[in-house]
Amino acid sequence: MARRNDHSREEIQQMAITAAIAILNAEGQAGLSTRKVAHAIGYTAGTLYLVFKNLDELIMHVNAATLDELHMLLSAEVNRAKNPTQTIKNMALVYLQFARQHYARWSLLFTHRLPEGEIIPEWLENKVRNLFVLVGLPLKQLLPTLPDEDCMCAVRVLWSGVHGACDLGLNDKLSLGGEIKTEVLIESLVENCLQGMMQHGVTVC
Amino acid sequence: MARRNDHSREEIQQMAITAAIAILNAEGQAGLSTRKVAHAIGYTAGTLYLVFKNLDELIMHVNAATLDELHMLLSAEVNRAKNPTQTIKNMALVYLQFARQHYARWSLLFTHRLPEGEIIPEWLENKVRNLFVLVGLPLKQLLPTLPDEDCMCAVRVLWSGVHGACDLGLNDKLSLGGEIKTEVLIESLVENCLQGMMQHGVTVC
DNA sequence: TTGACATATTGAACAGTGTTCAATATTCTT
DNA sequence: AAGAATATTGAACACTGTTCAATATGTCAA
Repeated sequence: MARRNDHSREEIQQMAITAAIAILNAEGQAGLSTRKVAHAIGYTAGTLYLVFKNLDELIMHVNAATLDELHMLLSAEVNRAKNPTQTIKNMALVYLQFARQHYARWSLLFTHRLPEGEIIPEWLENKVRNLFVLVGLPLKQLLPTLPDEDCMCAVRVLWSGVHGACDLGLNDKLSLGGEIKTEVLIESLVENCLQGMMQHGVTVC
Repeated sequence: MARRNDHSREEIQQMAITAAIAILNAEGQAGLSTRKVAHAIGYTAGTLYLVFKNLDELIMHVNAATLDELHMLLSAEVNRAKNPTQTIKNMALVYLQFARQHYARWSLLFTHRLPEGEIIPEWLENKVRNLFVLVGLPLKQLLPTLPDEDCMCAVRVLWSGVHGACDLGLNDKLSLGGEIKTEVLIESLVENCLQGMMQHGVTVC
């Protein structure tokens, strides 16, 4: 038995999150289990339930870490920005690259669904919102006359597309014979979408 | 024990698929299990393995049925087409509506992944391809000078966006405060994307 | 220092999962 | 009617998430 007070609840929580991420990287989403996480940190499955309500909560914390990492990568792209269109393209490509390199964690962001009735906690929802804010920065430069509220909507229009392309592309659900680089598809999507928004004006939500 | 030869293998297969769909509708993706499907058709789990290689194969057949249904709905929209832009918008909205009404089955199309190394069988891949062909019809009208090959690419650009918007919208992953109708978001995406393609030309894959 | 209390941790249990396979029940053929 | 063929079962295996009584460990007061 692990000596009590060896680790605070917060420490155990953090260890579990780190272990879960390692398992996801090594074995994919199907390999993740409470017993495996617990074993990896030298505890028993039961202990996890002292620190998390259930597996869903652990997963939400893993997702929070993933969103933080994405925020870092994308904001780096915003900071070295030259022209807004290129910046948005680069952000989309960074997003795709992350999805490719950490597929299990990335897809967990979207495949994880809470049981019927439960709703996403604020601390997690905010992290999502902040990512959209980030993409909104270069978009705002591109469409300076667009009210902030409409811009946040335009961001979602744009990023839904980028996300969908990543999703279908990485899952081979595009079934485009031969070789088509998802990168090129995404650049095309961003290009066309931005062109449409600039010339035609954003049809606001 | 069910009398042997009560049902042919093909019949059992079809019964299992139908039962699986019913379970998905009633209990969602998490409620689907081999024992439940087997029980629903008056057999035992073991029997399913005489007819399907494993659960993955049953799921692929369920997905095939879903794709067929989508094909029907979307082709109805193509047939009553007036102008191409509106047709594409309508198809996107029908897609969203289907996703909303049959969420479990729709999301199963995308969340289901074969184990590492195995690849999608042709009979399923073809059904996906045919859906893209369908969307390509009105798009081709809109961009008559675009070579067929490039058009098939443009379809994927466009539909990736539509799909992403459905996915994020239905999963509340957009975290847009207040109320934003996914319908409106999709119309905006299609509108802007098509405008971009028409005015700026398609950046081909 | 010892005894009493508090609690961190475990391990077994429960109900479920996909999957396999020997045993069995049923039909078909000779 | 006997025997071959096979459809079907049900138990077994190794998992899963989750709960909870029992226990081991630490803390604090006497």
